[in-house]
Amino acid sequence: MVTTRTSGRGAADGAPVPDRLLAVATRLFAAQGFERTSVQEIVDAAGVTKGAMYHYFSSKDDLIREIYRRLLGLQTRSLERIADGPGTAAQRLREATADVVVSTLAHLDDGVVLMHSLHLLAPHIRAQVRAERRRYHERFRALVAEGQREGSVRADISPDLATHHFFGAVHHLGTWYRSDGALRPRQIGEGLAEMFLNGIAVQRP
Amino acid sequence: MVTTRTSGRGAADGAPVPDRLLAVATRLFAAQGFERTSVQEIVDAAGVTKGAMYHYFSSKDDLIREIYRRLLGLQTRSLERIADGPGTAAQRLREATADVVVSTLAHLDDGVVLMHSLHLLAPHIRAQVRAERRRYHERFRALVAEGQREGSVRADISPDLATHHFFGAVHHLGTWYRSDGALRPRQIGEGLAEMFLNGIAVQRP
Amino acid sequence: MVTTRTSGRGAADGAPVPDRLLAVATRLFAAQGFERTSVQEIVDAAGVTKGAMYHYFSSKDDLIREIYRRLLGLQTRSLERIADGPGTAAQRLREATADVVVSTLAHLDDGVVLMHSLHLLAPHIRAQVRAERRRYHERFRALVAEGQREGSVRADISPDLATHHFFGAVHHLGTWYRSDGALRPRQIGEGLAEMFLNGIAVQRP
Amino acid sequence: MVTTRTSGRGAADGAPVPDRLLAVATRLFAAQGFERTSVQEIVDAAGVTKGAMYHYFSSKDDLIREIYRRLLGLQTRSLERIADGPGTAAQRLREATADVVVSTLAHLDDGVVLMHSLHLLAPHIRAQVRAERRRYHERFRALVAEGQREGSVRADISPDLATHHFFGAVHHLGTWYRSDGALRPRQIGEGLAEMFLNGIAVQRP
DNA sequence: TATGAATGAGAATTCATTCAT
DNA sequence: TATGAATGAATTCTCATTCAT
Repeated sequence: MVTTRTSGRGAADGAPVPDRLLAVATRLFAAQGFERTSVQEIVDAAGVTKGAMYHYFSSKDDLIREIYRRLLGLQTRSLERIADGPGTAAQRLREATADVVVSTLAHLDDGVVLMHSLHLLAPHIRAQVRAERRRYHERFRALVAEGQREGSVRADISPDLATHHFFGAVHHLGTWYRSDGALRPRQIGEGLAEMFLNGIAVQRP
Repeated sequence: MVTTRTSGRGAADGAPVPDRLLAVATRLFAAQGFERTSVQEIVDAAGVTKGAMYHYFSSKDDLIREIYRRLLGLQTRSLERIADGPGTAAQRLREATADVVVSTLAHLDDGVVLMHSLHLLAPHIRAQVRAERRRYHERFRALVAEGQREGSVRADISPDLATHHFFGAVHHLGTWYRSDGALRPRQIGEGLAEMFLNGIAVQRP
Repeated sequence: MVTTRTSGRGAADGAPVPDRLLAVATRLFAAQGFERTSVQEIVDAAGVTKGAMYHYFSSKDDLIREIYRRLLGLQTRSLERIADGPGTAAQRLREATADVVVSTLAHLDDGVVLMHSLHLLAPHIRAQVRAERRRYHERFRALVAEGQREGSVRADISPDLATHHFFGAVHHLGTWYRSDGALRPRQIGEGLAEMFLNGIAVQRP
Repeated sequence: MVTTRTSGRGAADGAPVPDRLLAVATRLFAAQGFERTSVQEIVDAAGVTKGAMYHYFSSKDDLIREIYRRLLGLQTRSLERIADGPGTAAQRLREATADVVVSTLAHLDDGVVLMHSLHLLAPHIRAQVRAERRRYHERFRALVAEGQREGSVRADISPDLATHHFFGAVHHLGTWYRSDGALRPRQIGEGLAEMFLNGIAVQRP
């Protein structure tokens, strides 16, 4: 249902219509919420008509589904690249945590939309998105467990709880991060990684 | 605008109408979201008419505002009781983190509602709620800073970042906690407190 | 249904409750219109409760009916006093026109309310008010006709049309008169009387 | 917001939807008042759905605004055509007064709507309409003043007051005129013009 | 006399979606 | 591919009035 050929009638900018719609929708959903944003607003901001939107997306829900799909795909690939890479579990864990934070900050709007709108979707879509997110969390949890086996992570903590602990901080970023604030994404990533890893690390005697 | 006298006309149960409305609204908002829940649904579930609701609350937003007010008041008082109590900063920090988790789990619906609906409110209400939440976070941050001064908390971490780190985990609870899951609130509270405090603690040699 | 005993609980000022309600209602109806003014607003402004209002007046319509009744009674008595008094028809006509203008300006709010709200009333009430107004116009028309018989008013004009002509100007006063404007009520009364009488007078050779 | 293409789907009659809505709304507003007429009634009578109405008009107020706009435009053009035409001031004044009366009677419903509903509009719209009406009155006032300069109108009357005097009679027409009454519009126009002009004219010796 | 909680019917408006062109 | 008029159902909120106390 989604094509990518560049629109014939060049509107706002040169990007293909579906991409423009997604970008605009992401921005508006993040700013005002999914339900507060009308299809009319989206198409106006994207410089197209409703008919055009319904040509590319089957519904308003479909828009958000696509936003989720892209975000989760991106994050999953990034995590897997690191988690399946070289190094000790502790090293990969540190690299992954910092990377997740930085990449989340780079796509903050998408994350905010997901946080605020997931519960509004039709149940079966919601289930789909949750399943994908679970796979993602699971890969992280496995890394923690690997750390326990290699002796760098405390054996007495629950890998599940540790994963929730970390992703809580990640999902919370959208609530307080300001791009004009004192801390740079890199610093935040390293700061959170340090605290998190310290929190689950075996104490060096 | 809210009185507490028990309704004269026999309604669903004995609680005063405003309380009944708030309880029902909290449950529905948490389950389906604020925007997906109609005023009609709320009053039907509470066994009153729309007119009655608008007699006590000036709008649908007013309902959610009141839910927030009660929740934040509760949490603030609880945190202050502990933070201003006896013991070293490290002891109070541990007690407070575990308590926040347990009390959040005890009012999970309210927290979920706040998380999902805050961004829908009128800007000035949102600002108000955020200000109150900021005071709350600030009290926690001060406790972390106090720990740094007494030497129990690492000097190289940012108390702000640490606070966000912890409250991220707290706000995330509603996403994964199931009352029929493996972990009891107490255990979760202690597990998170352990990880968090370990993460920011000065390493004992 | 309307009593006049002074209210026991002295609210806003000392006037009896029904009078206070009528005064407040007149002011509000004139300012915002009948339908835009809620019963709640009226009772709030009068410093009483809804129950009290419904004790004295059977409905919101009843309030306006009473405003009309008082205004029309006042004007009718005033007109009759002059019309039935001494002097030539021409003298009485001049006196009456000036007096109607002055008295209309003195009760401008009531007149505005009548103008804007008459068409909203239940048909039988409307018919009642119109009948009373017709009697009032009729008395004026008779005076014009008397002028024709005594030779001071042109025979070729329609007394009906002349009456409408004059009362048009009177009803229009509320649209443009400002108490802080350049002209005093007395001057307006005399100006309008002069123009009107000149317009219908037999030309003196 | 208003297009004129004839509706595709077969509706009541052939006129474009916006025109049909305005015609129907004018009739209903005049008969029952603006506030007593629901949007549902209007769209039912026009044979369209509410959605269609809101496609063309942004609100119920917008309907009335458009009715005003059309009426005032019509009357202004008509008055200017005469006032700026040939002839002495006295001649143009007579022609204008008669014409205003006849044209007002030809659009009686619109005038009644304006009289009864202007005070209900949002302040800034009201101000806009009043400004336009003021320009209209001003053109008439200028004509009276011109008559004073040419010596045909008495110097001791206020052109302002004379204008209010005349437009009072005009606005009052809707209150008493019946199309099945004894007087034809032409006769009423001439009768009122005669009285008005006589009232302000310099007496011929 | 007076209170004010509660009713219940109805108001305007919004909006995702469809479909003839 | 794209348009935009039209649908129709749902939504929040208002308000005159009643009635147990």
